[in-house]
Amino acid sequence: MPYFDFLLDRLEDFGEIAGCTEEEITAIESQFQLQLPEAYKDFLRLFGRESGHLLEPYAMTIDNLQAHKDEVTDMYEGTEPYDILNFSQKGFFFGHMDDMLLFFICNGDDDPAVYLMEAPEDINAYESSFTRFIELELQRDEEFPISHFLHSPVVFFAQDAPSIVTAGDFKDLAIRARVAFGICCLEYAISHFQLEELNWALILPLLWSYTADTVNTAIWGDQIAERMPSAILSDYPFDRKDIMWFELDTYEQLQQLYRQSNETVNELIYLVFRIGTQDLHTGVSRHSAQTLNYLQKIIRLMHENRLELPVITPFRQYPITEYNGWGRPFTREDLSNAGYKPANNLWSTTATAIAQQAILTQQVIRYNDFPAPPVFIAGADVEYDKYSDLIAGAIVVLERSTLQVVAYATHCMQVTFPYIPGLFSFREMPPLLAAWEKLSQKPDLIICDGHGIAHPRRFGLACHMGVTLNLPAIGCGKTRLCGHYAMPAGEKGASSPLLADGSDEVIGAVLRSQTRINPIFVSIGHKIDISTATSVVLDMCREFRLPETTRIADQYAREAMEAYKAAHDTGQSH
DNA sequence: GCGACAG
DNA sequence: ATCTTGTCGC
Repeated sequence: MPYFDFLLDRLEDFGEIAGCTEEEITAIESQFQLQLPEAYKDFLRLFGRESGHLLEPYAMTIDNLQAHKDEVTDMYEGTEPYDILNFSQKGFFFGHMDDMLLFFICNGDDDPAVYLMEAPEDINAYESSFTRFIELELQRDEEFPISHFLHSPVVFFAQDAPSIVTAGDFKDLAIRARVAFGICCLEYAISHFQLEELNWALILPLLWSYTADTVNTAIWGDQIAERMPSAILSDYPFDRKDIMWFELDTYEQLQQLYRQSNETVNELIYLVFRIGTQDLHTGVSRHSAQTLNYLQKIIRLMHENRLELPVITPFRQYPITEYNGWGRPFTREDLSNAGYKPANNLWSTTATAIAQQAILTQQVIRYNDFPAPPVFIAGADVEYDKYSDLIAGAIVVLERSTLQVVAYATHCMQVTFPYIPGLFSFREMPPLLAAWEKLSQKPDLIICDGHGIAHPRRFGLACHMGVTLNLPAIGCGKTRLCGHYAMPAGEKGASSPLLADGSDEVIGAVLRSQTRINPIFVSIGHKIDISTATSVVLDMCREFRLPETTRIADQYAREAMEAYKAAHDTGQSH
């Protein structure tokens, strides 16, 4: 191994290592159609399969090579740098760190220079040669050794006296659990500095949404990035073009929050963000040393401020062996049931729900996205019991032209959320989703009794159903929630646009479903445009004001409620 | 501060 | 969503 002789006498420092066979190296060369430089081949012979603690931040084992190639292709294909690297200069992407990719050029040089690519237009020389790169990274690791953190015998948990925990135990936690641990530290810090009175609803629920299953981590990362203290408190004034995910008033509230907060707390927010986004691009490899690195910084920060750490036991429920390292989804409530003691009530249920809407509304698709004219059209409706907290959901699937009932399903349960205008879907979704699970024939499209984007935050029940079920969805409401309109003409089929308050944005259609009968309100739920949605709803309005889907679903929901109550009563009397 | 507010 | 009561037009 002439290129790495200087490493040979300290191989055991790196923990578990394993090299590639010559066959594997040849296979890589033919897979990527490149002649690899000798220095890199030497590296692979020593560390290609498993590189232990050497270069932990970089994910440089051969299993990651295709992922790196795919990522570069996804992001940069068609750009000039990509074409040059790919075709004429034979760029080879051998590792990544954060969002940056490392590559060299296979131009016959046996120990080529290493480059760092952050964006197509942002490529920089990193080290003069591959061996120099390894050498310098080793020095950096000695200054800031993750491996020491991992194997440290130091006991960190004053609060957790009965079960002694070492820092190394964090490596068995899933990424979701690490993010959650970081947020818990943040909550403890807020409480310690007596900052509970500030408006934490602006950031905490959004942070917590990471651990729940409905979240798209890439969108989470984008949203949190825009809410970073460093971004909000920077000298650049608010610019609508740079901010996709909130309005000016939210920006001003965030500014207030971070100004009244302190540096430690703001730094903790940043570190949680880093843990959550670290493995976004290439997945969780081994124990994800870089997220541990940030966790280590959090722990250090907590110690410097003499803050107690959360007990680690509840987090152990979510090991890194599940869900490819991300861990099984869970909520803050799950943690507190398992022993996490939240500092205080830092935000309300409604703030959490609104934060969820802010995330999910970005996933709504406002154009037609279904293969053929929909044949099986579903209706959904929910029935309430006046005398109890029972709620019954029904979904019915109709054949479009004959209106024959192809399938239906119902579910009766206790209500889980109060009626709050604007948060309606959180009340009606649970029984509807439960009914959906029981449905034998899934529809092409669903019409919901409530609004879609005709909603203050553009995320009504129909959007929530559509996005959650990944199904084209239409909102069809009986009364207005928001927006303004001119009365449509009196004849069946006439319609007028529903316009957003304070703008000309079209958020729905006011549709005369029967001649001289009060109009109904149609809006986009998901994967459909407003004109298609309007014509589908009109087609389902045969003799009555409401579409048959809604009417029949209503009937089944009422039936289900009666049946459930009857069964419950006889059960009690015996 | 007040009104409006899907089911 | 739920309830009750009354009125209008067919």
